[in-house]
Amino acid sequence: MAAVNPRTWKQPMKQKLTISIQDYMKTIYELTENGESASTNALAQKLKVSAPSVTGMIKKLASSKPALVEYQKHQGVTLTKEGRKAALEVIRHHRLLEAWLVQTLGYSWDEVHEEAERLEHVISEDFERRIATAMGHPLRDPHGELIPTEDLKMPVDESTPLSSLRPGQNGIVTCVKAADMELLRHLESLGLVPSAEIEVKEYSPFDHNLTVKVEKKTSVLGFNITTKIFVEITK
Amino acid sequence: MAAVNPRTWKQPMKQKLTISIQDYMKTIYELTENGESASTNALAQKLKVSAPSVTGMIKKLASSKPALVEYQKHQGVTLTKEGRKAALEVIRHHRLLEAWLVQTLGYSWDEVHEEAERLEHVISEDFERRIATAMGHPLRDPHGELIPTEDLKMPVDESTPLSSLRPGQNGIVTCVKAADMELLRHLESLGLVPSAEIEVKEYSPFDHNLTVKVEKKTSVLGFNITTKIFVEITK
DNA sequence: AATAAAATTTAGGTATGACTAAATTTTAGA
DNA sequence: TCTAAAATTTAGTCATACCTAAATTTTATT
Repeated sequence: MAAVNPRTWKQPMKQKLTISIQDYMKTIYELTENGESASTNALAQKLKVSAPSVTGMIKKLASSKPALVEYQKHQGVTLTKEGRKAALEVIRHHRLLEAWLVQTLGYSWDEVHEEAERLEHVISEDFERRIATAMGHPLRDPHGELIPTEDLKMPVDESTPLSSLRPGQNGIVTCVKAADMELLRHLESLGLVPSAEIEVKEYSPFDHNLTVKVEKKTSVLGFNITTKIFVEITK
Repeated sequence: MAAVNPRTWKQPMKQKLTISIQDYMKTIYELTENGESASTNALAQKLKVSAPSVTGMIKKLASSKPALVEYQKHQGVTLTKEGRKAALEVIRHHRLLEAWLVQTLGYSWDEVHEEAERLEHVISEDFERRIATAMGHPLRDPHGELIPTEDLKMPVDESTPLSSLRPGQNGIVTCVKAADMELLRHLESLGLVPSAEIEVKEYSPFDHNLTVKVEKKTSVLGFNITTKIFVEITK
């Protein structure tokens, strides 16, 4: 039961209007995964904050000791070694939490994200260790995303992008990336979840996009499934 | 593994220097449990914040809609109905979390407090419901403290204060209140934990304090165990 | 009842991360 | 290459919760 209704409660002041350092690090990590640097604008959009605010914060993160980011005017941001570790720690928290919430509290695959998003910032290293141990140090979270190791390294992904499959080939879904909850639920209803077997029926090489027809429901065609879905080739 | 060592990392700025509203509410609740009003000074001490800061925040909490506290200059603070609910919600979170962490992650009785202290602010109502259900809606946390009900009411405590026991009487410990971790561990090592059977050997009515000799180790005498320890009389 | 001590509030100021608007730099198109 | 558009940073503010020091009110003591 909610103590005060957030819709009707007129708060005395705005608490927590600030984006945490961890959120900055995580977002920079995500934007620079491909090797490129993250622009302040891109960061601003992701973090839902104005571009000037990002510039200011980035400067601070670049001048901390040790520095967490590398930054040059108009050149975007990259992570330092320490910065990458900081990012991977939050990501490890997030993914371990997702896995754990699904396993022990019956959260569904598509519900856990928000909860983990809040918990990831406050759990202790002890907590992290306990849930990792309790689950036998899983490699992937419920979405199939790789979980950074305890020493904060991102494991190499040995799965193959869906786009490399050709009609007639089979695969096992290892990872489903989608920010949209609606889409997640739809994919689940189609059986497009990690560990599901799929068969590629049609290939349209345009822009590396792949159209997958899942056996029974072709309505998935309505979604533009890009290489964000990865499969592991059975053989 | 810690991403950045908090001892050596020179943060770019100080994040989270603010006490949450929830912490204010929880602390006010604890200070007013006996029916008295909480002084700004007492609050300041508990929250480790200056007295003027408390005055300022209290004023804001009193002018929010709905108001969470009742406040008159120099007269201390009390909770409104809504305020009490807000406090009980955090307390419910805290105690459910403690119970759950002990049950599912093997935390010991004395370790859970800190972890719960951080998690209590970020879990959703959904999470609250899930762990409550998973544990079968427990009445007490691992320390024996009563858990507020789902509709945010504090159950009446039907156990009897230890001070009402006389030499020769037996009891079952229901609750052990102690802020100090060292003491908690010591009490545990003596077997003074919830559901333990105890026998009162000696009674010193001074100031309602009771000296309990636990069978084997009399070193507990060194601790001034007050009525903060409650027992349930076996018969 | 007067005064000293304690508790509390007021006044004034700091640090932080956010914002908008304007200035600048980079990028892209003619 | 020049110029217009886009991206980015600078400048200047604001809101918040905190702080210290001083003023005030309450309380406790003689």
